[in-house]
This record gives sequence, structure tokens and C-alpha cells, in this order.
Amino acid sequence: MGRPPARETRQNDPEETRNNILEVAAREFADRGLDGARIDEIAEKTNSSKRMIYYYFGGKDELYRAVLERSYAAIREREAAENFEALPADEALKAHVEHTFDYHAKHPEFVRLVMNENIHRAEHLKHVEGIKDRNKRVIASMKAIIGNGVDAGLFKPDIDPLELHLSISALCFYNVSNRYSASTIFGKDIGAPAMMARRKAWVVSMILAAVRR
Amino acid sequence: MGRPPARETRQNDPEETRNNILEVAAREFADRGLDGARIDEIAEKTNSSKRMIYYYFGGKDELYRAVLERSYAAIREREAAENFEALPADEALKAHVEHTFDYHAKHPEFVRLVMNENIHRAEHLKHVEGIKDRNKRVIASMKAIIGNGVDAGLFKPDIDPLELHLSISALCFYNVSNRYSASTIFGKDIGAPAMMARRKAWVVSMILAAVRR
Amino acid sequence: MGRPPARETRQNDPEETRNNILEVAAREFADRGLDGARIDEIAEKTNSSKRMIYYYFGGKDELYRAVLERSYAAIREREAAENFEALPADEALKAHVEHTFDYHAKHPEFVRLVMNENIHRAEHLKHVEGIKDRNKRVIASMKAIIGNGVDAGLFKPDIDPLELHLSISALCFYNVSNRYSASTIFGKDIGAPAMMARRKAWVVSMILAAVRR
Amino acid sequence: MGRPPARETRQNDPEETRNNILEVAAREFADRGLDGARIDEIAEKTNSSKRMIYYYFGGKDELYRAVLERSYAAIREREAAENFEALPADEALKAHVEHTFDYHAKHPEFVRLVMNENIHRAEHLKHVEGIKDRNKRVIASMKAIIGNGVDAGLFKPDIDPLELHLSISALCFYNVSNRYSASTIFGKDIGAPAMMARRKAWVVSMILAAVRR
DNA sequence: GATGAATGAGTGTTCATTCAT
DNA sequence: TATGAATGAACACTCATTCAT
Repeated sequence: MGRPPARETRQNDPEETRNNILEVAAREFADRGLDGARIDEIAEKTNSSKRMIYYYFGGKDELYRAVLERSYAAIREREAAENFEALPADEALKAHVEHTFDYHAKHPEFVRLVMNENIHRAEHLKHVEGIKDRNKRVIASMKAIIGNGVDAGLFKPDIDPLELHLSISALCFYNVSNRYSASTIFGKDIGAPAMMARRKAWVVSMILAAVRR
Repeated sequence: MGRPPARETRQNDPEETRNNILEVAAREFADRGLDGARIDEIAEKTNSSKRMIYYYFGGKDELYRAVLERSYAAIREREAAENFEALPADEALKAHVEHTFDYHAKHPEFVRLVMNENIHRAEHLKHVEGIKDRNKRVIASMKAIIGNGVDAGLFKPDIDPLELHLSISALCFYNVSNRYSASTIFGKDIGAPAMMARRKAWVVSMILAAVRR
Repeated sequence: MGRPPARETRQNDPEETRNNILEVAAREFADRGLDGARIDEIAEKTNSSKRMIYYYFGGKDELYRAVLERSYAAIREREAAENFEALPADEALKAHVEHTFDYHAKHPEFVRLVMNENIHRAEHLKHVEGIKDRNKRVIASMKAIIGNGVDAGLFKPDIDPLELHLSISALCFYNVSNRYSASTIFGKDIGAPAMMARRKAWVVSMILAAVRR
Repeated sequence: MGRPPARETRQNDPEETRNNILEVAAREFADRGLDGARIDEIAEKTNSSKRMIYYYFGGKDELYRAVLERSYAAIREREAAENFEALPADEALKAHVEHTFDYHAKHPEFVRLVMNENIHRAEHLKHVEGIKDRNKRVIASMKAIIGNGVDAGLFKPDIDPLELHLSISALCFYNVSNRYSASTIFGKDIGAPAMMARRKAWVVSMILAAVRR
């Protein structure tokens, strides 16, 4: 008496259809950028049709924004899951940098979406719901760790949380964002696992060296 | 008595025509990316015509490659002009980081071209003449500074020149490449002069902290 | 009470749209050749639009190939309809030549497409589905008639079926293919009905004279 | 003290320049047709430049007409060189057919130009100087041979010279004009030497069978 | 006579989007 | 909800031809 199994070409569950479209679109937009991605291509790789994209999202730009929103929601979720309060400040910072490094390494599509968004001067990001909330949590998190470190006599005083955050971001982002240009110039794949492992250790030690008193 | 002034619609100097096209194209490609830029738009902003773009460059992709080549030639030229051998290692490194930071800050179009190229997985960069030569000079330069620093007892031994270079690049690139997304999230323009000045000092001190023994 | 009449600008029957495009395209390609025909021109004479040509056929070359295919399918159909087995060999051959002559006379667009295809060294014809099948039927048909004729003592032995076929083709094709050059040179329209009737009789008698013992 | 040897890139002899252009253009127009040929392509293969084409011929169409004229002049010359009056009619006719067959076989570019001209409904041929003169000589020649044959009791009476000429033309033209389509359909190169030799014999015997009493 | 640079109209093709059912 | 057919504006690119020297 259960409902019949969903066919591949005729989605019955709207939520599933929406998600399927979002996943395909995320891959395509990350792969080729907003201008390079094609609605036809996305539709074809979907379990549903082009019409459904317009039905659910309204248009290419809106679909792109939904993808952006989803992507930022995912990283926000990860950041919210972090809980290093019980750890000593240096270990907490180390763990945070490692998590951040790994997240970028494992989610190049996020990195590429952000790159694309910067090409477009963040004009779509501005319209993404709750984008500024991320700021508070991230800065608060940095402040907490820095505070702990200073109190424990481990860190230098006067470390700016935003500067620290930007530095961590930069060092974790660049290896992924500039993987192809750097690999071409240096004649070896800087994104290969061995290179990334070495780089991760270097980045951690750099950040720690920057804050230690 | 001199030769008549060049008219706007009929260029007589091919080199000038070529350069004019390249400049406009660099601006447009940096502004909108390869896929977002329009040949018609480029042509219109030129002193010549669309037809001339094809006459001199052959097509959109080839024009883009010429722009890339020119852009990388410019940065190579800047790097080649650096000469810090007479300075103590820490001062040399500081000067190098500052120069690198300033170059990125002053040439966002270069940063954006590189971003775009990474979106395209460096498929065009691969065809740019002499792109791998940059590697040698840059690594040699890092090696020389590190060597001097180690010899003078200023730097830690075993510093990897590639890691150091990538870190400098990352920290100088990110502020420009991710200016819009970061500014949106943090609610202030991280590319504003005051912010950039502060950031430059931070980046310099970070790099130095990373190498000091 | 029936369904509303189809509007001109919004076709509802895809098969009709496809056929309409094919018909117009056949006319244009026959008229001006592959290089001379214009997609815009074809589209304009269609009940639909330029976009639909690409929707259904993919491009100019593919449309041309579809036209070729259709044209060859039509002549194959005519040939398949021939059935002269019950007739004496000479009458069968006469009937075949007359049919062939008439088909070329009535279908100059087929002749012109074949001419164009030869200008292009049959590079498109090679990709037309089932083009070689025609060979078998046509040669088999010639063989059957020749066999009957020889058995009945009417025809010479050792008549090559391919040579016979090529001769019939040549004599039926040329009047149509070279109509304009010949008419210009000889100062009269060799394609005019009276001329064609006389020519048909001559061709028939020539072919029969060639095979009679 | 003679004049310096002609350089390759700077023609000094106008007649030579003209001829060189005509030769290259004939090849290109025969190869690709009027619409398919490109002025740039022709110019590049020339010893001179694009400008010279316009200087000497005025434009693409005029160049094409000059090529046509030259091509027809050549065949007229060949026909004028024939002199079979001393031979018996059947031998004369045989020789004429063989010459005609060989000329077409050896000059596919002539055949292709004529095909192209028919695609264009002979609109350019009409403007070619002295094109109608060919008619008189060719018909006169046929008449003479037929007359001799009838007088000698070799040929049937009432043979129409135009029909005879058209038949010879058709049978000699087709193998060359339709070489590619026929070869594709029949799966063997009907233009290969062995095939052509066999065909030539067949054509000769066909023509003779058509006129013999 | 001769050349490289320049031009405008056109030519095939693609795209995001909407309509009819 | 869902689908295939349809659309118009735009897009990259090409061509025969002409200009300045």
C-alpha cells in the first residue's frame, strides 16, 4: 500500500526535485562559473527538466543565488559545529586552522563559487539571506581563542581577530583557488595529497608563529 | 608642418592599434571574466573595430591569451627588477613582501585574470609562452634570501622556498581576490586604503615571524 | 467544434515543422548550393524560425545532410517501385530509361543537390545513412533485365550492369545538370518540353542500340 | 646587363602576375565553387597580393568570369585542333569521342567550373566573350562527320548533330562530374584509371552503335 | 604597381526564457 | 506539476572590398 517507487524521469517529491536541481547546479556553477554554466546543461544532468528550474527558482540568477546560499549555509554549519572552548588556546587554534584547511581542500566547489562571486563583485552574495550573520560568529570565535591565549600567557596581546581570520582564510583558500595557475607555473600539482599535507603543517605553524608571544 | 594628427577612426600605427585593443580587452576580461566579456563591448571601447580584433588576434580565446601573456610579462618584469642582495635577509624579505603586496593591490585586474584562469583550470595559461620560466626566478629569489638569512643566523634552517612563496602569494592575493565577498560578509570594505595599510603591516610581520629563528 | 486551426507563427505539430523546414531547405540548397544558401533566408521562408532549424537539425551542415538523405530516400523509393519483371527485356529497359529520364526532368532539385555534393567531393553523402544500399538494388535490377534480354536472345552477352547504369544516369542527368550552360552555348533552351521529349526518345533508342545484339 | 631576376614576392611582369592569379583562381574556384572560394585564400596562394586581384580584375565575380573565359578558350582551342576530315566517318567519330573523353578526364577543373556555372544558372557564362561561337564549330563538326558517314553508307540518315553532341558530352562529362557521388554509392572509385579505360571503350562503342546503320 | 591595415554588412550559432498542452 | 516546442536577442566570427601610403 506504500506509494510507488519514484521513477527517474518523473520526480514526485518536490523537495527531492529541488535538491537534485541544486546539487547539479552547484556542480555546474562551480565548474564553469555563472557565465560559463548553461541552463540546458544543468537541466539535462537533472532528474527533471528545464521547466522545473524556472518553476522552482525563477531563472538562472536566482538558481545561482540559491546555490550560493546553500553553500554558505553548509560552511556556517561546519563553523557552528566547532567547539574548542575546553582546549588550550594554541591547540584550539591549531584545530581550527586544520579544520578550515581541510574544509577548503574537500570543498573546492565552495572555493570556486566564492571566486566566481568575487568576479561578479559579490552582487549576488549581497542578496543572500543571513550572509552577514557569519561575521559575528567567526569574529566571536577568533576573539574567544585569542582571549584565552592572552590570558594563558601563550599569545601576544593586541591581535586583531579580523586580521587573524583573514590570514587563515587566505592561507587555506589560495591552495585551492589558485591550484591550477600555480601548478602550471611550478610544474607540479600543488593540490596533490602529499603537497597538501605538507602545506597544511606549514600553514598551522605559520599561524601559530604569528600569535605566539 | 608635422604630419597630420592621427584620426580616431583610422589608425595608422598597427602597434598602437594592437596595444589599444589589448588594453581594453585586459580591462574587460578582468572585469567580467572570459565568458562574461563581450567582443562587441571590447570593440566598441576600442579606437578601432571588431574586425581588427580578429585581424590581429584571430578570436576571443586568442585575444584572451594575449592579454594573459601581457599580464604575466608585466609581473615578471617587476619581479626581475627586484634586487635585494645588498640588504640583510630580513629587510630584503620585508621589501619583497611589501612590493608583492603593493603590486597586487595596484593591479586588481591581474588578480582577477588569474582568478578567471583558475576557473578555467589554467587551460589557457598552459599555452602562454614562457610561463614556466617565472618559476625559476621566483624560487631562486626565495632561496637566495633564505640562504642569506640562515647564514646570518636570522632565519630558521629548512625553510622551503616554495612554501614561503606560496604563503606570500596567498596573503597578498586574497585581500584583492576576495575583497568583495569578505567586504560583504564583514560589512566593511577590506580593500579601503586604511584597511590595506594595516593588513600590509600584518602580512609583513607574519611572514617574518614564520622565518625568524 | 474541431481543434482550432494552427496558427502560422506557432506550430504545434513538430513533424510538420520539421518537414516544412526540410522542404524549404531542399529548395534553397538546390537553388544556391550549400555555400550559397543562407540560414537566414531558409528560416524566413519557413513557417517557423531560425532557432527551430538549430533545434531540429543542429546546424547548417546537418540540415543539408538531412535534405540529402531525404532526396536520396525519394529516388530510392521510386526505384523500388519499379517492377518490370513481367515485361520482355527490351520493353523493361525502355520503361526503366523513360522513368529515369522523367524523374530527373521532374526533379531538377535532386540533380542540383547531387551536383553540389560532387563539388564537395561527396563528403556529406558519405555520412548519409544507407547510401550504399542503393547500389545493390540498382545493379541487381540491371542484371535482371540484362539476364532476361540475353536469355531471350535480344541482348548482347557480356554487358556490364554498372556500365549500363552509368550510361543511363549520364544521359538522363546531363540534360538537367548542364541545362543552363548548354542552353547558353547553343542559344536555345535544351530543357524546354519539346527538346526534352525529342531527347528522351533519342536516349531510349541509344540505350537500346547499345545492348541489342 | 639583363634585367634582374623576378623576385617571388614582387612581380614585375604584369602579364605574368595576371596569369599567376588566373591559375590560382581557376584551381580554387574549381575546387570549392564560386561561393566556396575565398579571395584571401586565392591571394595567399598567389605570388602577389589581394590588392592586385582587384587591380587587375575588379572583384571576385569578374575574376571568376575571367577564369571561366580562359577555361572555355582552352577547350575551344582543343576542338579547333581536331582535324578528322581525312579519316573515314566511323574512325573520325571514334577519335573525336576519345579526345573528348580524355579531355574531360584530364581537366576535372573544367568540368567542375561548368558544374558550378550551372548551379548559378549560367549567369556568368552569359557574359563570357564569344561563348556562342563554340556552338557553330561543334555543330559543324558533327554535321561533317555525320554527312561523311551517311554518304559512305556507314551511318543512319537523320541523325541530329545536336543530339549526338549532347550524348557525347553527357557520357564524357558524367564520369568526372559525378565521380564522387557515384564512387560513394558504388563503393569503388569510378575515376580510377582502370575504370576509366574500360568506360572509355564502352562510351566509344555506345556512340558508334547509336549512329551505325 | 604594390602593400598592410582597415571596414561594414552579413553569417552561422547560442542563450535564457516562455508558451501550449 | 510536468514536458517538448518555440522564441528573439545576442554572440562570435567571416567576407569581399577599400583606404593610406
